[in-house]
Amino acid sequence: MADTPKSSTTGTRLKSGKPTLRTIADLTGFAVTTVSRALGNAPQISAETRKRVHEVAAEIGYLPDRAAQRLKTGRTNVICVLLDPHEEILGYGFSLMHGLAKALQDTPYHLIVMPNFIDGANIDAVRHIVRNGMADGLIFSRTEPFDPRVRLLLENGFPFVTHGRTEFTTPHPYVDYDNFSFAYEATKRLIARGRRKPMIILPPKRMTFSQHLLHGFMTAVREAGVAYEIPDEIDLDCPVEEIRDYMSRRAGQPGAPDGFACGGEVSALATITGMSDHGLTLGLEYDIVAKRTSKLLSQIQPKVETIYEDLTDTGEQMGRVLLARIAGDETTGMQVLLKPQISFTAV
Amino acid sequence: MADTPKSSTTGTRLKSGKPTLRTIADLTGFAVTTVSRALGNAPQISAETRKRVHEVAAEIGYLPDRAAQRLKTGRTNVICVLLDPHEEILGYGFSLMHGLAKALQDTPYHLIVMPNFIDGANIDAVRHIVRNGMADGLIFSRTEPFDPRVRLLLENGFPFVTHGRTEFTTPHPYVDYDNFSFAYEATKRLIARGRRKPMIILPPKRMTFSQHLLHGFMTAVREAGVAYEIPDEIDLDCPVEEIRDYMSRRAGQPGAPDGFACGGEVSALATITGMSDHGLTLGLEYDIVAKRTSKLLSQIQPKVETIYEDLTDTGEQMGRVLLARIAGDETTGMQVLLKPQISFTAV
DNA sequence: TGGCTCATTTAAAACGTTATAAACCCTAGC
DNA sequence: GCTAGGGTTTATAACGTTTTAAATGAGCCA
Repeated sequence: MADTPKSSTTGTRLKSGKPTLRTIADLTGFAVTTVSRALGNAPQISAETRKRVHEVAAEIGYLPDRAAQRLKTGRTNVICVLLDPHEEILGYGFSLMHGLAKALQDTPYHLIVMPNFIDGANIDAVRHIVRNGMADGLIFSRTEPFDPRVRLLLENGFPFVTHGRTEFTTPHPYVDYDNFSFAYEATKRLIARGRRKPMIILPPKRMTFSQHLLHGFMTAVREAGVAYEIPDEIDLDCPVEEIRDYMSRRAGQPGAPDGFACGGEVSALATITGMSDHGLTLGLEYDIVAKRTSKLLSQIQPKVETIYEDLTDTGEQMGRVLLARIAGDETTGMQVLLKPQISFTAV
Repeated sequence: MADTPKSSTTGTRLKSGKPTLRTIADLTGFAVTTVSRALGNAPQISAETRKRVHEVAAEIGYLPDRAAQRLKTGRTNVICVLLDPHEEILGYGFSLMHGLAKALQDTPYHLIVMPNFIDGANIDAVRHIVRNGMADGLIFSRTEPFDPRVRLLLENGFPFVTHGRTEFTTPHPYVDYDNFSFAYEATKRLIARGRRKPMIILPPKRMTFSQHLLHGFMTAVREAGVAYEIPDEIDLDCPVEEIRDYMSRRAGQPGAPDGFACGGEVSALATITGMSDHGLTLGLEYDIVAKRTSKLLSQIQPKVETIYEDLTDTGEQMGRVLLARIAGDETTGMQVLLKPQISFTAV
């Protein structure tokens, strides 16, 4: 029974617009509620009803109206990524998104990107998103030890995952790269190659991972008892020209560093260029160990030793964690620390 | 009159949840309809009503519910960007998005990104978006002369802008870089520097801009009457190692090219690396003119001559055109061709 | 005063979905 | 044969907005 299309019992509506629950209801003879339940795999629906509804839905290519679902349930099915202007460099943001999109494949979630132009102003974006319920979850990076964004989100119980740690006593989900180990190993490597005055080029100090890098660097130089240097005029966020100019200036002065731990590929390039202004050659007068996140450094001469950070994987992990978090899971692997593979690929 | 908050005339609802039209209605004493009209700046509302409603709305921080608006109007306020896997390189996608976001600032539109992993499969994504009304407008690149995506969108009257041209007789909105001029000028430059066998490294042939580049290159070599070479085993989409290997192989053979017009920075790097395998030095045995879209090439030694393509500007223009298109404007600057600045910055 | 227009404001319906609660049917139990 | 109850299904009411059509009231002219 209820198998022949009842054309217009509940409402005349076969105008072949976008198919809706009502379309399926009319086609199968069931009520809209039943159809909704059948598609949502609710428990109280009989197996054959469920089957029939799914068949018809597939046949007419029904897709639920996101706006209606959202209005009714309050859930948006949107994951929002906050991007800083500095994340453009070498496709950082893109790699992360690539990984995220992978994790979100075959879920109802969409990825929406909110670029941010004013540095550090994205606390406002966070507030806006939380307050207006613009997304079900949030992703961002460049965390600081006492990050106001994290505080705000924790207070509101809003699901999020950061790339990078904070120092809040309330734990929160994050995925981070072990920058301590990176800096430690990179510096040890420089020293092992005979360098006696390493320098590290850091991100702006306010960010947590800058501290981690510094800590790793300091641990290595102290263990070895060598001299060291930390530039205070430049950081990884500086325009590349500034880094190059600084390196060039410093290389011309007495007691210049002879080994460089670079947190990014671009700063490594800038270092090479700056040093070459004084005829200094990589591998002869100085060495570099850099963090690698793209294929780029492998293409220049001379070869640079690197340690890899897989940002696509990072993004994927973040997506996984966020989905679990949104689903209400409070426990499973909410804090991920990705260990560097120490292999010094000098491709 | 109607100034004191009528607490529960129409419905008891001051539970201080998210403010809605109803909240403002209750607060001002107007009907929901009136409030909606006042905020939407409809013509038939008296000036003082409009003013009062706006005041209260601002005071309680009212923001319209996107889902409800979308459900009612059918408009999504979403612009969707399709990203190809190859667009990761050097932040192509990011720069474009950056520009787009600039253009979309202070509009109700959001930017949503749909990354695409299977090469060329994003016709399905387009179909999905059109069919399900997932966005109000679409942005994509890597167009082909008879691009099925463009055909589909034109047929459905769906607003879109491409980065790159097609060859459809029905014109459609695009923003493109004049790749003919780029290749022509780059090749002329190589010849002017005394090179007698230029090579051009092209994107995959199926894409329109590959043809433009080829055409520019061929025009220059024919005008000068010099020999030339076009590699058929590699293109700009190849992994960088392949390009390098190819260059290395070719450099070792007789009659190797002595000038390279590179459509991208990475291929320029790969060329330098490949040539150096045979002890050949840029500027001595051979020259390169490359298209520059980032700050990257300026950081390597030796310096490479480049012609700049501003992708952020491209994105901004695309956003501008798309907004006009969505607004129903059929005419204004729907086809933008950005001319290269010929200045050969060898930074 | 009655009828007309014009300027405002309003009530009611709709968009497509889900949640709540009520209805239905069949079988089992007394 | 009537009631109870489980397994299904359904009607109805929301969610917050915009749209359509109707209502209100003031001003104007006859």
